[in-house]
Amino acid sequence: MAIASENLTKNQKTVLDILENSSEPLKAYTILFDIQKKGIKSPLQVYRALDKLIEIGKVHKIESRNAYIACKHEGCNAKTSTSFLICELCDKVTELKNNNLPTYFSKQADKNNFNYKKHNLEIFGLCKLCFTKN
Amino acid sequence: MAIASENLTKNQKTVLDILENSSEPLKAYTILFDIQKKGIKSPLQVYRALDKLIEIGKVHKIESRNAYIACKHEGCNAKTSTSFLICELCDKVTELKNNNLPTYFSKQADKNNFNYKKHNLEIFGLCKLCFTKN
DNA sequence: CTTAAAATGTTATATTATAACATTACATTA
DNA sequence: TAATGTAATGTTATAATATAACATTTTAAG
Repeated sequence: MAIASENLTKNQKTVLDILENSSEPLKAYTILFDIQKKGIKSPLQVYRALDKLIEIGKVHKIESRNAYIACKHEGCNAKTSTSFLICELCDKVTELKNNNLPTYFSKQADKNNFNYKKHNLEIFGLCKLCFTKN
Repeated sequence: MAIASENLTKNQKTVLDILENSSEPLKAYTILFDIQKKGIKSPLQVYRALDKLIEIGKVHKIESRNAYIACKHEGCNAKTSTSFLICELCDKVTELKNNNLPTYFSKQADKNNFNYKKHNLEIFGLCKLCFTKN
């Protein structure tokens, strides 16, 4: 049976829960600190939960920040590919969805004789709020 | 005066040299190990040289690998934006150049009310060699 | 029930990166 | 050329991020 969010384990649920209720990406040790009262004691427990959540596409890693974010999209393609807008002022992160980036990248890759599988894209700039403020 | 490769310092030259002569991205501690005979003794010396080289665009960081690569392009836009093709089999990394990605991303960002400044793109897949082998 | 795969708990350690601070090199210009 | 400010260096210590190893328990499928 396919892994769905219903049959996550306790640790996985705990980690996913804190990420889903966070307004910003969280670091692994921040997660650890925040959930120690729920019985998770070691970094490895957090990393293992994160690994599984990433594998099933419920969580993505922001590589340039070493931070983790819950995916808000139902069945997005992000088990493999991720695309984010990252505000350089307020650090707000927005996941790009419903985009045709994979198609576009596949073409770009073709030009370089490269067989596209997936991607990680991090776009930096200013979110609307920070842009209008400045 | 603009910083050019001619007036790099000793440590910066040493680090750039090893990166330019490497066929693959190198990790900071690999660099450290390889150049200890040249008088660089601490991680900080490597990281400081890398920081400067990244700042002037001679080196880029592959975020998903914590690895560093020398830029082969003259005056590319990569002080700000970087785009790589990364082979999942042989780990070969190719920098995408002369592309119109910034324009494209700027449009994508606009749709989300986001002011594009720069990006980091990592495309994973198979290089030509590994693709034909499999 | 049995069994195999997955997840857990735990301790230790590896890997990646920065803080803090004293010192030195170097270009500018008064 | 002496003064000065900025950048770079050297060094020690430590912070932050992530995995190894291994014994045990839980879970799901046959």
